[in-house]
Amino acid sequence: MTPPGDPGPEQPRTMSTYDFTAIEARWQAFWMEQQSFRCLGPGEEGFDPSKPKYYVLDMFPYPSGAGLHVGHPKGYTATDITARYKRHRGFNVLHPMGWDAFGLPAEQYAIQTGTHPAKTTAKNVDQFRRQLQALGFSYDWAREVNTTDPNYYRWTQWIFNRLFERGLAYQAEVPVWWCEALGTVLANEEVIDGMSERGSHPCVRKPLRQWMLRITEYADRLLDDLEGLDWPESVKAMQREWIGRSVGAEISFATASVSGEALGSDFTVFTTRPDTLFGASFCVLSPEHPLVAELTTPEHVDAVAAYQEQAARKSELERAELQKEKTGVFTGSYALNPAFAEGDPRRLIPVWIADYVLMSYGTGAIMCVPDGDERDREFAEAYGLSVPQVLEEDGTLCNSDFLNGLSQEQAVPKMVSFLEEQKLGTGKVNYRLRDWLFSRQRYWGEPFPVLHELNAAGEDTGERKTVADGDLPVTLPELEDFTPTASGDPPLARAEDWVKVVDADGKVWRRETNSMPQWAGSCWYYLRFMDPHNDQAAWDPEIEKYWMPVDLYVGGAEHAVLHLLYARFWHKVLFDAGLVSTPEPFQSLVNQGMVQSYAFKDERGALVPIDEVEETQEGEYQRQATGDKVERLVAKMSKSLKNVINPDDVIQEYGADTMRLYEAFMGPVTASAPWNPRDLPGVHRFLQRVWRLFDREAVTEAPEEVTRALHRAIKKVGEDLEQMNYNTAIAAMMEFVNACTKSEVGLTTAHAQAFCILLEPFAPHLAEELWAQSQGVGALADTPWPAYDEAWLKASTVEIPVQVNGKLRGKAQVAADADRDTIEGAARDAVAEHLEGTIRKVVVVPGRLVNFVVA
RNA sequence: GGGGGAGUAGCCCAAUGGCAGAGGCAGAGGACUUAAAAUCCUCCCAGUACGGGUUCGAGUCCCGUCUCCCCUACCA
Repeated sequence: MTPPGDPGPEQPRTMSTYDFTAIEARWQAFWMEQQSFRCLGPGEEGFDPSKPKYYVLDMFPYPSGAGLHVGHPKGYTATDITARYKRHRGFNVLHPMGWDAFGLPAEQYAIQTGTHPAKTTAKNVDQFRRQLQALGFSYDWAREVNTTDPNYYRWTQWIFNRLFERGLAYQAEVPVWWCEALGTVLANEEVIDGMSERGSHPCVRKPLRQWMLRITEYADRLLDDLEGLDWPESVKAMQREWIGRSVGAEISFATASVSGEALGSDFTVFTTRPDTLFGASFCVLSPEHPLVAELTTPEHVDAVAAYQEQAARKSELERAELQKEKTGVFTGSYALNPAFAEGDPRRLIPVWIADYVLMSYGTGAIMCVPDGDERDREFAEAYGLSVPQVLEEDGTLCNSDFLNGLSQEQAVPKMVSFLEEQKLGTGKVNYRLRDWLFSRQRYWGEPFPVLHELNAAGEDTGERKTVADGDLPVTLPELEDFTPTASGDPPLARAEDWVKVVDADGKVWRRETNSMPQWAGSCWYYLRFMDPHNDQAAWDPEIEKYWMPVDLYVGGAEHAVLHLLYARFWHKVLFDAGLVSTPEPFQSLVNQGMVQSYAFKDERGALVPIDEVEETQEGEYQRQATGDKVERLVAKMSKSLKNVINPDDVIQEYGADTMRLYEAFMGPVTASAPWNPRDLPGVHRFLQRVWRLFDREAVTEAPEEVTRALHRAIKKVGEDLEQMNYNTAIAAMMEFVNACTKSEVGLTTAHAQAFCILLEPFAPHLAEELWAQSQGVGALADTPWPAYDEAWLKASTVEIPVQVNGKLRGKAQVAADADRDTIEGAARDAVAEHLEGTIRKVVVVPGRLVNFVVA
């Protein structure tokens, strides 16, 4: 073994080993010492404003107690390669990392063990940082941010004040998901099938006074501005669906008894097909609709009450999922279809209640057109309601008076103007997007900078104000007990001294005891990275102007809607307030694929830990200890499947450079693929070959083939990196090394140095080591990307396939720069025996092929 | 049901409409070695899920079908 760190320059030249452990430790220490990846921004000494900027960002992690697994570094490796590449291309590169560290796990751990969440968080952050640094990522660690740091959440609160003063934050009594086990409300999107997303605890709907953010005010802009973003189509589609803009009309229906006597209460429905109003043969109200009681006639009271009770027990999701057949009950009352004149028997239509109509969407009431809507048809058929025809086969309207013969596009505006003239309704745009439930009953989150006024009796007057910007942050009080209080108040209510505030005038205020959801900190962290130590402002406007927008944002598809929609919303608010210079934060977005893992099941179906399994022959696996056959599956990496791969183990066995190279070589960055331990030696061998190549005696003149191979590699790696095609870039480097291996001589110094630059983004530690060995001058990370010479890309002669009628019939050798006629002539000679018929056409693609089309 | 994506060699993956193969894994043989490992060399392997169409030429473009993955789902 070569002693680590000492290649022994005085010793005779012998085969040395690739001691990745020593190499990686040496260069990581070097980078730290030299601050190699310190990124300077506007206003900092040494900043070069003439260079173009590149902001490449990872979705920052929640530092969990389990540490990093090999899935995290897939995206981080991609951004690091690109960051390093852009530095070689002369960009000022902003490439930061931080921690999204508020959240439930640390708080639950605190409840169970009494360990303060701050302590748990600090420990986990240290673990994550150590693991990331062990991979040699070129983050500027001087810019590290932590959402739980008061110097950070001071500004999260400051942004809340901006939202508040713009009328975008308000309190409302809303039915919310309450999770008893977690002791908190959850947002709709944090509840799946009536269970909490975290921990799968049962949740119930419950009306509570909560903070809301008026994201719906931005619905149209959030939708329209997706257009200009370089994002995956799938993510854009998900956001569009989440916003769920639907254009239609609200139509007001008067109510009447069976005999047609007016009942005096109107209700309004929302419909996307106002043009089919002539086909509306009944109406359905949601069981929770406020008018139900009034409209229910005495003989239907029992049935309606029973139905309402049954519906109340089911969540919206249960209603949707467990309900295959439509159910509902008649109220006994009728509505008047405004399309028909008084006296027309079609005017009187029954009003039902049914749980397929949701109170939380539209108006909680619908007009039913069984001829046009599948659900309405199903309901009508189930209960024997009439199905008047209003649509022809081709979708044009019929039996619809002034709309007959019109298409939907033509008829909708006509009907809307009819309704508006008659004051029966109005055009209306509805959204599926609801306002954002922004408060949580938790300790480990940002406190709201809000004070509630109390009167002399200590009662809430309903007045409230935000804490002045200059008095921020409102820091979290120390607590011993992190559980909610007996009265159901959030844990912060336990800090009585903290809750009670007496102002200069002696007026008493009560602090808001809710805290913000975990999304808050991640809504703007990309802004703080630009100016992380500013204690006068959240960021300096000049600095913001230079760096924004984020040029490349890489993260998991699981954040397609929530994080990315919330952050876009805040960003637009900040834009409107003149605080940021771009309407969108993230210009280009990439979802890295999932790193899955093999999992193994024995014959009884029990999971077998991945490290207890061995392969017996191709495709056959057995449990090492017992020899029992096991079956291999591909699945998400998870503790429960016992198939988690720990990056620390991989680094120990193969080194960080191999790990990085493998992550990048697995396939396209967007593709999911299982972690295949069998493939690691392959990329490791490549690095070994590079090491041995540099171990050869240097030469002063390179063989022509090696020079050609190098120039091809420079071109290909550069082009592939522009496209984030990391896997094929690595293949190009492998080609070069294979060509060198064949040549059996060493590299020239110039070739060695150029190759080090190509290798650096992928395997930076080895590249630095070889750069030093090759007498590289200056910092490798900042050395310009080598240029390739076109002249070296072309071979002097090329072999061109010659086809006849599309079939390969021969090959022609021609000079690489031969003109069309020369190529055609050579091709003719090559396939002369196949050219007996009339030649109808000759296709010559220089450098590619020749095709003769014969009769 | 709706939306997004993918099907190429035993496996992972490449291929501006132009010879299906860049690279890696696995497999076979050989060289080196006292031997093994490592290393090096050589070799093996398909017509691109299926059916049509456009084209001189289709893995690639168009239409239809099948399979798989992800997201979403009574939103009126």
